Amino acid sequence: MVTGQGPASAKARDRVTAAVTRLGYVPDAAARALASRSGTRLAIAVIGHTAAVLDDPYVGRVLTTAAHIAAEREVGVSLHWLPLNEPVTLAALAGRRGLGGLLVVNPTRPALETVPRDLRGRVAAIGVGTRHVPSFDVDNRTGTDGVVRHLVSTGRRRIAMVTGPSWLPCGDRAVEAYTRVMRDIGGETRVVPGDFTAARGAAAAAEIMAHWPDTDAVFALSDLTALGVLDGLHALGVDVPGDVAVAGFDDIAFASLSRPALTTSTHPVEDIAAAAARAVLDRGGTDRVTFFPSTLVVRESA
Amino acid sequence: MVTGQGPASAKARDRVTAAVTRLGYVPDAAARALASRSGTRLAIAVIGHTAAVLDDPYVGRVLTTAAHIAAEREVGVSLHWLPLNEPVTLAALAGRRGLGGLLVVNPTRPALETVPRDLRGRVAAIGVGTRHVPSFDVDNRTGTDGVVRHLVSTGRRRIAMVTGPSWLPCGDRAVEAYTRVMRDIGGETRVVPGDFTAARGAAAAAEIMAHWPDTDAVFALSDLTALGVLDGLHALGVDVPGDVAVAGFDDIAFASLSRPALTTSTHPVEDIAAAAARAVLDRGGTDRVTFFPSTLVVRESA
DNA sequence: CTGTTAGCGCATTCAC
DNA sequence: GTGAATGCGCTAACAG
Repeated sequence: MVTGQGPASAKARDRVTAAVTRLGYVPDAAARALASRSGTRLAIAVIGHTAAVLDDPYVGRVLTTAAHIAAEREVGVSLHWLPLNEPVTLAALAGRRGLGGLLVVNPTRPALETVPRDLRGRVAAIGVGTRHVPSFDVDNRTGTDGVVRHLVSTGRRRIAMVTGPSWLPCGDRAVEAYTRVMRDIGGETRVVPGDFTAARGAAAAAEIMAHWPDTDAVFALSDLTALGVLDGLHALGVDVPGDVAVAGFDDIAFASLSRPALTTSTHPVEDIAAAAARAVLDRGGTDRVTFFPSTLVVRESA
Repeated sequence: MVTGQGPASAKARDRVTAAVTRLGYVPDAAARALASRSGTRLAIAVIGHTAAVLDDPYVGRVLTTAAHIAAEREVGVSLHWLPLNEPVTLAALAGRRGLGGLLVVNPTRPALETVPRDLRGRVAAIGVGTRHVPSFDVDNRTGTDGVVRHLVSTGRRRIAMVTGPSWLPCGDRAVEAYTRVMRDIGGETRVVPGDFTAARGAAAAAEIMAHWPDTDAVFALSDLTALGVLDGLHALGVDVPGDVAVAGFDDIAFASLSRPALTTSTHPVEDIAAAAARAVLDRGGTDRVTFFPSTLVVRESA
């Protein structure tokens, strides 16, 4: 048993180990996959309306991390788009032999229900999970709480929020956190739907200022959207942060390069993806749900 | 021959094809890889000083595209960092079984020389190539020419250039193009080394204005660096594009979100990566070198 | 040109 | 506890 798994005496194991290192033996992933029917690929499935979700930099970061971790174990990674309203596709994907594990990005619960039984223990969700699929996600509840309380602490009271896509359940916790803070300070909730794009952010900014002209802060659940808000506000002649403060979420590389530099909250995408990839690759029993902390980064915009 | 490659009569082939679709037969990638010793992974090796090169968004885009293309062929992708000064690592990488193909990103010629003979025909370079490794790259010669001539056409004459890392040979063509235009207009060449990062761009801006205070335009061979230049110039109190015009290269998503919005030249990374991935995955005879066009995008900064 | 056979390098399953 | 068969699903090298 080269795997170190099987039954063997300590002596025998040592001898094998010695031989392995001496001869520079490297197991053949293909042969192992064939014999054990364990698969040779880690599939990464991203749920979204269109295949364009694959081009999101966020997906790139997840993929980069997963591909790096997978490389150490001699397995490859493949990328798939899962149309939002056709969860069947996931079953089809899982049906292929050669699938060693599955990472679902931006999952919905119905979609997760369609993962076949025989894949259990080899699936992880980056986002919400289910009883059978462990979840790895950023703690956007406390992250959002931190951002909104920062806005409050700097004197803002009429705070609007631009959310993520409505079908994405992992954004709910953030909306709840925002709502709670607003209730605590006795303020009105001003929620506008977003979709994580910059274009939507610019449009949302216009909508917000039209509906609630006295708004003094905007929090977007995505830096990209927040940058769009910055743009939209600029077009409206609104000064940031003088008239309106703007905060985002993710702390992407460009958050520090915008003008004004964006106040935001971190999103440890690499840590999350690494943990999820390791969970399915190493089959270690994992917690049902693992949250990764998000911390406030104060810059100029709020 | 399920592959459709082998010798067979037309009738027989049709019968097989019919049976294949009727039974929903799907070939097992692992078994095929084992029997044909063809490998099951497409490795993507990125050359750079530190492992941090893997975090570059550019790598993410290459990886995303490759993983998507690979997925259609039931192969996975793995990501590897190749230390700049240890080309031996490439040979070690290639030694692993299970390697179906190799994509080298940001290659140097010496590194490419170390790819083993038996990998020939299954390697492609995103950047410069060699006699045995086909090259897929953006045509940054004409791209640069376009940008610099645009600067000239808008009245700029004292134009500085921030290059890429000096060890990266694919940047040479851009420097040549810049040099040629400057010679044509009888201007002085003002070349400052860069490394594709924003931080370096800010520093380069300061250096340029210190050495050549009358500079009226800066061209950076990377949008990220150009954004850094924008930042550095802003810190110096220099107005863009009033005092100094700034142009980048790549047309990344954030180029349109900076203030002022960045004038740049496109870099079809996805097209390039797709072509390279297909070349190694499909083993089709490829041209020695394929250039992908870059086109000028005029925004506000120049 | 066709049908047949022998491995590819492992994990698994039995006898011992 | 150990060692020797068997076969995973396919390709390649044969013989017909």
